[in-house]
Amino acid sequence: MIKAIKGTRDILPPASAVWNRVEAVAREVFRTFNYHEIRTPIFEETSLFARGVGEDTDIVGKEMYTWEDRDGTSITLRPENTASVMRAYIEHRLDQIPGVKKFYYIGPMFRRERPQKGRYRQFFQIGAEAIGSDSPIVDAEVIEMVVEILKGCGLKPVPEKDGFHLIINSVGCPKCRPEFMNALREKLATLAPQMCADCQRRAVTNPLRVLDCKVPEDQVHIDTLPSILDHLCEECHGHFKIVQSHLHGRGIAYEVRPRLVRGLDYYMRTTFEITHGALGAQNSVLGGGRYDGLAESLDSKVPAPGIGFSIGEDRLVLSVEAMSASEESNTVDVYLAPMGDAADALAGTLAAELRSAGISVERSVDRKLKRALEVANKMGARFALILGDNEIAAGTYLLKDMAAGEQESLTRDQLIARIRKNS
RNA sequence: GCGGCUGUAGCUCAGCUGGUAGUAGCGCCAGAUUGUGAUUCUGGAUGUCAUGGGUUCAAAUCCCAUCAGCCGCCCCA
Repeated sequence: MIKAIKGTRDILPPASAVWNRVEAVAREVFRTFNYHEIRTPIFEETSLFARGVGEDTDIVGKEMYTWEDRDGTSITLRPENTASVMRAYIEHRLDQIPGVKKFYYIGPMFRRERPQKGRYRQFFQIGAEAIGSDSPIVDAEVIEMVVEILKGCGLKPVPEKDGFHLIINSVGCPKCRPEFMNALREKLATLAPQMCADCQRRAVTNPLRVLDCKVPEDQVHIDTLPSILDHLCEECHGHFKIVQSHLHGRGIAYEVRPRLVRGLDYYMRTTFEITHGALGAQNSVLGGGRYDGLAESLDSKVPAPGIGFSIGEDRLVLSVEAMSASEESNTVDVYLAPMGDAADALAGTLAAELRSAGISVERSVDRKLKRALEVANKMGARFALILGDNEIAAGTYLLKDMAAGEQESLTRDQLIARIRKNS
């Protein structure tokens, strides 16, 4: 049997309805913030991601789907979408659009990682980018927007149990971060030998990751490490304070966590992340941050400061499902049960009429009424519409309310009104 | 890429220390006379016991490998 390849999966009904709902909520929130959809190709030249995301990141080093095209070009399935959006921005001179340029996207990304719950090789992201301003007010608004999406999906903004938790930080800029990194390395040189094996390795390969260590014994040491917030330059410090004051102004709860580090090279200043309790080890639903230097690293002649986020849609759907165990199962309004040739002929036009009135209809192809009602019941249809020789002779329609078990004989004119009445 | 656990009907599983699968539950299909579902009764279908090797007279059951899923690590949404 041919099966879906490792790390990919089919999204079947009724779960697909949750996906649609989540996407509909996101699109509506984007609309109210005046973000517009951008669709970029699913694969790009490898160098785009290598330069955008960072040569030394794990994503580029070992997690991309890359192959050589027939003409020798190295092609990669997009592992994330920010670099592509920025490429499109530069290529089409979108900087010419007045004001802050606001885009959103929904689509699949690809990463060759070991699959587990909430982590797939083809995964979906809902994301947005605001390009063209380095104002901290934009940062706050982007965060506000993402919080609105989660709330719209039914998640609660409280850290406990089924709520979500917003964490923010500033990772500084090319001016002040090197200073912090030096301080961190210096301290780690003496401290690392007392820490776990992973940290000893990280101290050399990726010092920022030490801050994220989860080993309990290491926490005392981590607490003595320098904080990025103490090393921010004046501009970065001011930027971060304004972001926070605007979040306060919008009544958005958050936690400042200096240890929040991001894996992608292009982030600077504001970074943020939201976690959700229902997710286990992969508890991060979304992440984002500012990337003021990205455009230049992609050869843009004009600066294009920006900030964006991406929601792990697979994980958001998991959270939403965990919240609302039994969502209202969307089912057909009317299950049409024709009996006999005359009824079969009439059923087609009747179904079409109901559908054009916005009523969902499925017609039975089973001649037995008993069977038709059985199926209607199992599908959870709201009504069964019985149509046989008796009805045709009398010019009436027998409408049965499946939940109540009652049925009434109606004229064609009464039908639609009656079906709509208790919807 | 690394480590741990798991893999029996569509789903949830039983199958003890090897003798070649279960009247199991749910679901599905059919019937209990001719146009009425949800309860009930009766009957039925479905598995190369994940795949490939090995040990054995004999393996779903032991061993190895592969694949897939889950959990964790790395990293990250």
